[in-house]
This record gives sequence, structure tokens and C-alpha cells, in this order.
Amino acid sequence: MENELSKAERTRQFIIERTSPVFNKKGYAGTSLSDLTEATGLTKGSIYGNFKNKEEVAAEVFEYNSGKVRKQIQERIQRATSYHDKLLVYAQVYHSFTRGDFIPGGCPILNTAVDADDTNPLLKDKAARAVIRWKTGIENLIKAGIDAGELKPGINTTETALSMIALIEGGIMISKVTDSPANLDIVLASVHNLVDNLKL
Amino acid sequence: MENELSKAERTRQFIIERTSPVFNKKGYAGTSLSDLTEATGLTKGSIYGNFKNKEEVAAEVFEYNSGKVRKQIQERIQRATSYHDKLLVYAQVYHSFTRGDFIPGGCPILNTAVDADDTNPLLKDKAARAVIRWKTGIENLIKAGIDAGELKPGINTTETALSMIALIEGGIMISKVTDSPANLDIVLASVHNLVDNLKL
DNA sequence: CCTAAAAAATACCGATTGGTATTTTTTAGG
DNA sequence: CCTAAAAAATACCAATCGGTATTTTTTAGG
Repeated sequence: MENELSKAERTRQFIIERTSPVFNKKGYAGTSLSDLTEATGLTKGSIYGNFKNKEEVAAEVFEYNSGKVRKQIQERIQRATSYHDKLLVYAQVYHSFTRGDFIPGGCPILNTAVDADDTNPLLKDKAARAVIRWKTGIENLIKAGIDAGELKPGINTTETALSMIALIEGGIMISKVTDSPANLDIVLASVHNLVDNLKL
Repeated sequence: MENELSKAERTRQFIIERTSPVFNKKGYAGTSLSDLTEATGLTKGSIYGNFKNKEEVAAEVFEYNSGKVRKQIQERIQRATSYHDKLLVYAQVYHSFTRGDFIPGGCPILNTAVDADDTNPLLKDKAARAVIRWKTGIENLIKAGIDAGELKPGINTTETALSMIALIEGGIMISKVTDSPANLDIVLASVHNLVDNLKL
């Protein structure tokens, strides 16, 4: 075979890509098998030939969606020169987030966390790990920025990281439910301000 | 009849109270009619005799849950003497929120907003109105505090209100998914700090 | 080109879904 | 205490749920 991915791998990926907006919008319980067949054009038999069950599709879809955001952020952080600018990337990426439909349905971490925290341990765990990874990423950036002499030494890294995440996720919730991208912009201005205040 | 509430009114209220934790935990799509009969001990016929459909129960349950939080906040705000202390009430109420199970399942605004924003217009609208009401309440408190000479005149009321809400809701999401009440406390410390900085 | 394996489609399963029509029971005023 | 109305329970509905066993089709290496 010329392709590096096996047929099975390719359909798996195809199913994940096509069903990712559905799970992100409707949630786990709200997404039915017929939603999956409709989104893919495949039959139930084909989907169950490639995944153990609906939960496995949902889990891989979350990894796909959250990975997409994470990669976009990492890429932009690498390009940014100062630590101040690196920290601003989060707000920038989540800004472009609500505009257009890069990840239809909004932030997969927020959606999956709220959807699963009382119902699905697997998805909850994945969402929790994504939050913690995000938090650690911010903390490490701040620490590195302090070591590089670009940021204030006295910063409470954990509080800053958690507050940034809370502002962004809370802002997304507010703007989505009120149908007002402007509301997210206002909250992101707060994030911007918070990051500015970290500078020496 | 001695009771001021009719039998119908009483069962309606009973159904709302008993099913409120279920809807708040499992969401609209995730809550089935059998969940409702199980939570109430009533039959489907009885529930449909008192409500038009599942959506009407969910809508009233949201009003019940969000009203419960709002009343608690209003009560505490009335008791607070300074505007600084009044603004701190939000953080205080949402602190006691995760501890214990006043409103099992967490903040109904967050849950309903994320659950419904891509799926249920009625519930989405109710969640949006709750957010806007909350925002307006904070804005009015800040304005009154400025007029009373207790808070800084230059405050951006909208940004402050939205940021407070975003921090609290984002903090709840984070702490619930990571099973760490401490994470909420850290974010609420940020809210506390934000309110402190409003003082003259 | 053939063929065995892999993948997809078909056909089926019992259980549950939201909802309704009908019957039984309860309620509460006269 | 009686009775009509209201409320709750029962019985039922078609549709859909998630999932599986089997058959058909496609794939790709020899």
C-alpha cells in the first residue's frame, strides 16, 4: 500500500474528524449513534468495527479537539519572542476561537468538563488532564520569564495560571450564551491586563 | 382547603425540587423521564399531568436552582454594610457552593449555559438572562459604590462585572473537573483581590 | 488476476426514549 | 357523607436508543 496509514486508521481518523463538531456541540449523552452515522455517511456496523463503543469515539474526539487548540497555542508561543508575548498567546488564540469556526461548538475543555464531571469518569479525567496541562504550561512560562529577567519575581504563578484559565473559559461561556463575542473580548482585555502586570 | 397552594401547585413544586439535582448534574438530554419518575416516586402520567413536557420541567428547574443562588446572594448583600463587602458576597456564596451540596451539581448557570447553548434555545435564553441579570447587579453595585464615595470613580464597570463572573464560573469549572475545591479558592482569591482594588 | 483478510453494510436485538389516552384513585367543597 | 372534579396511575404507542451477529463488499499483497 502506498499510504502510510492503514485503511482502518484512516477511517478511524475520518470518523473522529467528522463527528468532532457533533460531540462538542451536543455533548456525550446528547449525541446519538445516528448522529455519528449521519455525520460520517457510514453505517453503525462500520463505526463499531473501528471503535469499541460511543464512549471511545467521544474520548478520541476530545483528544482531537483539545489537541487542535493546544497545537495552535504551542505553535504561536514558539514564534513569540518575549515571555510577555508568549503569555498573551492564550488570549489571542481564544479570541480567534469565537470568531469563525475553528472548533465548532466552542472550547472542548469547557464543554467536556461541564458535560462529563457528574456523568462520565473517562471524559472527566481527560478534561481534567487538559486543564492541568494548560495550568502547568502557563506556570512554566511565568517561571521561565522570571528566570529570564523579563517578569516580576514575586508572582504567584499558580494563582495567575488558574485565573487566566478561569477568565478565558468563563468568558467563553458568557459570550456563547449571550451571543456576544464582544463579551469575550472584554474579558480577554482583563487577561491582557493581567499579563501586562506581570512585566518587570 | 386549608393550604394556600393547590394540590397541583404543590406537586408541581415537589417535582421541581426533587428533579432539580438530576437536571443540574446530567443536563437536559442526559435526564430521562424515568430519571424524573425515579426522583419523585411519581409516574409519567402524573408528571405529564402537571407539566407540558420534559423541557418545561427543565426550564422550571433552572429557575428554581438559579433563583436559589440569587436569593442567597441578595440576602447577604443586603446585610453587608459597605459596597466593598457587598461585592465580596459573590465570591463568598460561590465558595460555600462547592463545599457541601447547596445546589448539587454545581452552578446551574454554568451547567445550563454550556449544556444548552448549541441545543436548546429556551434553556439557553434563560441562562443568558441569568448571566445578564448577574452582570447588571454587579455593575449597579459598583456605580452605587462610586456614588457613595466608597469606590474609585474610574472603574470600568462592565469589564469588572464580566471578569468577576468569568473568574467565578471558570473557577467552578476547573475545581469541579479537577476534584479540587482548593483550585476554586485560589481563583476566588483573585476575585477578592479584584474587589479590593476597587476601593478608594 | 486471484484470493484471503479486512472493512463496511445489512439485519437484527431487547431496552428505553418521550409522550398520550384511558382508567382509577384521591381530593375537597357542598 | 356524597359527589363531581381533579389528580395520579395504568396501559399503551411508535420511534429511537446503543450494540451485535452475520453477510456482503472492498482492499491490497502475492
